[in-house]
Amino acid sequence: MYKYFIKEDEKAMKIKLNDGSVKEYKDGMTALEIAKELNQKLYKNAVAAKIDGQVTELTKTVPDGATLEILTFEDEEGKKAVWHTASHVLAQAVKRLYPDVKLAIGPATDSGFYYDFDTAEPFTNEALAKIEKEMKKIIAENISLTRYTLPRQEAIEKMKAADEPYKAELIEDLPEDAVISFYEQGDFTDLCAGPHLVSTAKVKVPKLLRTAGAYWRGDEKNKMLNRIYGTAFPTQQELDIYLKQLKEAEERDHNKLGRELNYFTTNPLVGQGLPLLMPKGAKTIQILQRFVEDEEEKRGYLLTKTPFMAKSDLYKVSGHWEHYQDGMFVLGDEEKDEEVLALRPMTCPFQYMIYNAGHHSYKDLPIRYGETSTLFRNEASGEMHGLIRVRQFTLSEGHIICTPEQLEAEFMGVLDLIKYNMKVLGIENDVFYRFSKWDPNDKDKYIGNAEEWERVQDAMRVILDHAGLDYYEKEGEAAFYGPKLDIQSKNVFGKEDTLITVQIDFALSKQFGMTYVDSDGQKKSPYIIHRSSIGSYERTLAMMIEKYAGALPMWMMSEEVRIMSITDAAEEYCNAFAERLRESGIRVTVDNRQEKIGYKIREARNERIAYMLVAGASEVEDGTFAVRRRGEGEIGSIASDDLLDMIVQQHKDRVIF
RNA sequence: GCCAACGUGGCUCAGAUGGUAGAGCAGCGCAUUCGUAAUGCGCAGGUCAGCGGUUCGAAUCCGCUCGUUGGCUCCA
Repeated sequence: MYKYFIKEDEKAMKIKLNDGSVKEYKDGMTALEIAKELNQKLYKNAVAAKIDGQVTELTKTVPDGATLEILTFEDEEGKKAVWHTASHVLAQAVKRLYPDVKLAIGPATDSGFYYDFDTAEPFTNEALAKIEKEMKKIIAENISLTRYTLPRQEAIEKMKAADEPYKAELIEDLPEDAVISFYEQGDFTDLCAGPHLVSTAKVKVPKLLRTAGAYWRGDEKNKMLNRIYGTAFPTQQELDIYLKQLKEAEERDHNKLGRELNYFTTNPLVGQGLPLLMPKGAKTIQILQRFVEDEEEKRGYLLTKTPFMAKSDLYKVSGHWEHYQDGMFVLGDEEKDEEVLALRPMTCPFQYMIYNAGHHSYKDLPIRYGETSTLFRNEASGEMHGLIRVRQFTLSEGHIICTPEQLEAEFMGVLDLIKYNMKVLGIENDVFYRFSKWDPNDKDKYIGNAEEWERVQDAMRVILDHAGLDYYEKEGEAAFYGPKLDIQSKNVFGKEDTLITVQIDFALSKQFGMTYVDSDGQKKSPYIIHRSSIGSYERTLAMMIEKYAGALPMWMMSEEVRIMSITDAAEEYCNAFAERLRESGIRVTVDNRQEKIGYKIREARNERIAYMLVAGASEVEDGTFAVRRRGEGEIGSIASDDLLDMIVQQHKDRVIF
């Protein structure tokens, strides 16, 4: 049906579209022209094209036989094209207002874009508003973007002539044979690989969000540049929805909610990154800890309890002294001839010393040591964040010492435990898996040689594949002593953190000379799996608060049930039922204060209590309670015997509602 | 550590251009025994994060320190 477009004497080409259909077009048409033929709405919303799987601009000519996909803002890659162009509009606006500013880089991100500038003065909020206004002007000007390429040397000359040293440096670092492309939009040109929109008008509604400092090329030795973050949407309405979502997400911020709900507090006299867990927070953590310790015991873990500190000599053997000293709190000054101790940042060396306290046969293996271990890490002052990034935290840390033959089965056992724990917490679908490898270009950061690293990483990859995990690999994220499987989660701001980690340690065991006697009578080095089975308890609590917006699963709350009397006459009745609940292991309090029932309920609701039981004269008479359940409101009158069963059952089943 | 913003009673916030602090909630007291998101009245509570400076005078201006928050990973 599209053949009408092709005249008799014109050459035709066949294009496969993303809906799978194959259609014929005039040879030499661009993606944009095809979109116009295809569908008016698509044409209007088109932002970029994907030709044979390669994202590119709409003005690109589609070759015969190609697969073509027209991208809109709905597509992830379409969004990126919009945001990337928005970053150019931002740079153009800044250049117009502040001609002396030097440009660094400006990519799209997962939720918008940023651009790094070298400026004499940081941008103020007023400047930001002014820049945003200029951006809107540029968008209204409907400037078209054109791509052109230059030979390497010419490109460098051009950037030097334009007094853009950062751009020149970028080109110099590109490979010799790289195509150097530029995008021009009116009075502004930027070095860029693209792809971009056809016109600034398609950026539609931009919004600048905040400024931040960022080192040139992410290296703290380099100059700090001024970064502007922003985003853009096709309509004001969509932008408003996004901003509202951002605000709502921040309402769940554990750092706000956790303080409001009295889970934790901080105090300047105590120090940064040292949160104080209040009774509610401490209780929840105790519940989680008991759950994990019991579960590990069932799975054959042996409990250890090791010191919080050790002589520097221990860390010299383990390699921490060389590779991790910046992260440790060191006590005592060697210069003054004092004994030098350091607080432990990890438990490994301690549990290894327990293993080394005796001789081991292959028949003893695997040995699984577990410890609820408090660790100390001297994080940089700007890194601390609520309960997520702290200087002292407690972890269920364990080490499994096994033979090479047992490694895979033990690793699977660890994964099984972790998955079980995550399921109980209700977070199994909120995490993703990262295979963290060493960085072969930065060997000094690690113990061991390249061959060992590659061998262990290959072994780990095989296990991960056997486990059927959907993971991604990342270089430079390994521990200094071995590769890791990191289980990652994101907080309300979208920031990623490691919740749980499983590592294969091949280096430390060797440092400590750990051995076992095999069936052939030979001493051999065991394999060690280093793992946590739940995140640090502080971090896990933070995640629970954010995931459930403070309404934690009932079984992990310090107060599951609150009973409220309407008049003094119901006091005894309420107390008696509370006692019955307590005998069944339910954490319950009674509110017999002389307040109106509406007031008591409001307070209990604000505290996210799971069950609110109300009793007045009629309930006392009937032997019932008027029951209110979190998130559901009043669910009716229930006889106290039935109510007891119901609550106990939910507590035991760890029902999440 | 670096960049930026912020720091007023337990909490949430008001206090233009400098003249020596104000509200609501929470707390305490009294009264109220009350039916599902705030009963009324009263009282008390702050060296305005800390230190130093400018000034006749600083919560307000400047500097330093401490703390809180966001960013410093997304590669032209």
